[in-house]
Amino acid sequence: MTLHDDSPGIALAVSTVIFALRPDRPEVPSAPASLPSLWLPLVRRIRPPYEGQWALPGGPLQLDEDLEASAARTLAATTALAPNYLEQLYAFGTLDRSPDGAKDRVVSIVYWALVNADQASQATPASVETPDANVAWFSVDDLPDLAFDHDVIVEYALWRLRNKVEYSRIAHAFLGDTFTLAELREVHEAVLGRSLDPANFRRQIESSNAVVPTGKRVTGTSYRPPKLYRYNNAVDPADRGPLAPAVRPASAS
Amino acid sequence: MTLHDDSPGIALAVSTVIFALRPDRPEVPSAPASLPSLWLPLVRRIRPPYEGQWALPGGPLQLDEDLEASAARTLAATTALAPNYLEQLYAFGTLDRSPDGAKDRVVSIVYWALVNADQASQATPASVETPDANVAWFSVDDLPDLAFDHDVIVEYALWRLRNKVEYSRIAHAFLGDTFTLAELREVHEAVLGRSLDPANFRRQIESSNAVVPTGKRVTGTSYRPPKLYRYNNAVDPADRGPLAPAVRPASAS
DNA sequence: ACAAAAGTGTTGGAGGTACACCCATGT
DNA sequence: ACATGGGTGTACCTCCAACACTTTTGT
Repeated sequence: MTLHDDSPGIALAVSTVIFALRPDRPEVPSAPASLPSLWLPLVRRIRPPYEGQWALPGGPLQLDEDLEASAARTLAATTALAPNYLEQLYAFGTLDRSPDGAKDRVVSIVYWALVNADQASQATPASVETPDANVAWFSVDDLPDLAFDHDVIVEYALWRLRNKVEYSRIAHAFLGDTFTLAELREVHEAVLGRSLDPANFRRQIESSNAVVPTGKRVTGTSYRPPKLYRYNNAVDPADRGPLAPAVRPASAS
Repeated sequence: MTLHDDSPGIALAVSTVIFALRPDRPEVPSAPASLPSLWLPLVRRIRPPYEGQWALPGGPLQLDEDLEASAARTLAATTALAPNYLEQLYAFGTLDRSPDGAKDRVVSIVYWALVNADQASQATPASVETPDANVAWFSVDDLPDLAFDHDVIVEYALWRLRNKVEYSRIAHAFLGDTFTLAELREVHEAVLGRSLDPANFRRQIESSNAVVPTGKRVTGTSYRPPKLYRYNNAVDPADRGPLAPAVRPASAS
């Protein structure tokens, strides 16, 4: 079915919830080093409805663009990053999503993504604007009022993230190429909001074959230097939906 | 964004994968009673593309209709039933979904549903038409070639169903109001494709509080009459997405 | 009495949590 | 040497699979 010009129709948009992990107080490097916490970028709306309020990055689906490509494009536009993990979250389409008087009804297909905050254009801490004054990062514990039903969407994305960290292998997506087990554990702790036993965490990860030792170690520590690990590409991180046909190159089990 | 008449656009459709459980050979009542198996209704396409092939029931999203309502409507249109369970599956939107030459690109938001086969208009067994000659039920083990990417979609829906039966409480959706634990176990066995220990199954279900005894028993058996159970509405069956705010009327434990 | 399925008891193994303990390095 | 986090060993506990066993009905 094709929609007619000027008559009300159904607009199809793609939005993305982008998560990164940041230290809670980047402005005080010598601070007591509290746990890192989850942050996400929002964009300020520059036209009605909800003009001036913060919303998830996104936009109309382009005619020649896959859904996932659309999500990746808006992600790059807002963060100048490529996602380390990207998955469809849900399609939102209830009739009451747009305020009365809107021309078109909007159906939003929402993705969620994980990016490495270290690579991120170093946005200043709380709610301060990046070079693009209409993009800002917020802690998920301290979000402003969001446009549309985007607060519900963020809540659901958080729920999915916390669930998936427990039974999948996506935590490394917050980190760089190599990392220590302590760093990986801190990611889990920050996402789950509780501390984990280092000993048991190590065994879980090792028995899951999710990571492989690189042979290298961190240098410059004032204590026993930890081993560096790399993500094991032979195991697929998680079910990414019906697509993504489970990459399994031959690997020793 | 509104699409212009006659120019190519993006069409938004809603389809539904409908599962029911049926005995494998309903035509032979005295047969060795093999395990019941999963069946689903398909509709024959009456226009190009894929004219004459079988496809999932569905259609364009109506302007004034919620996504879930659209899924329920096509479900009722093909099976004359109300779903016992209905959940969004995934949004499919790759560029190659429609054959070349199609006017519009189609994005399909797909739901999956469970219905009680006993109530179903008693369709004759394998691939024989129902009153509506363009609807037929097929065993998931013996599906015809499907239009579009519907084979991938069905495969993914099956995967979700099998997963969710294990960690959720949706199996009762295949049954009537009351049922015995043996019946519920047969549902699990049929979906998972393996037999389960009756003793352990009983304990699992009882400890989960998913069902409550009605106090009644089955009569007319030639052996010890089993108790009848009813589904416990105080526990929510599963996460149905960001909506469905977890109904939890006051309940013990 | 017997068959058949309902329902109960008991055991052993797998996996997860808690926590004591040793190891390696810079200061 | 000692402080610090890396890394190992081990006991316990809980949950789950297997399977022997008892109970209750109709014939």
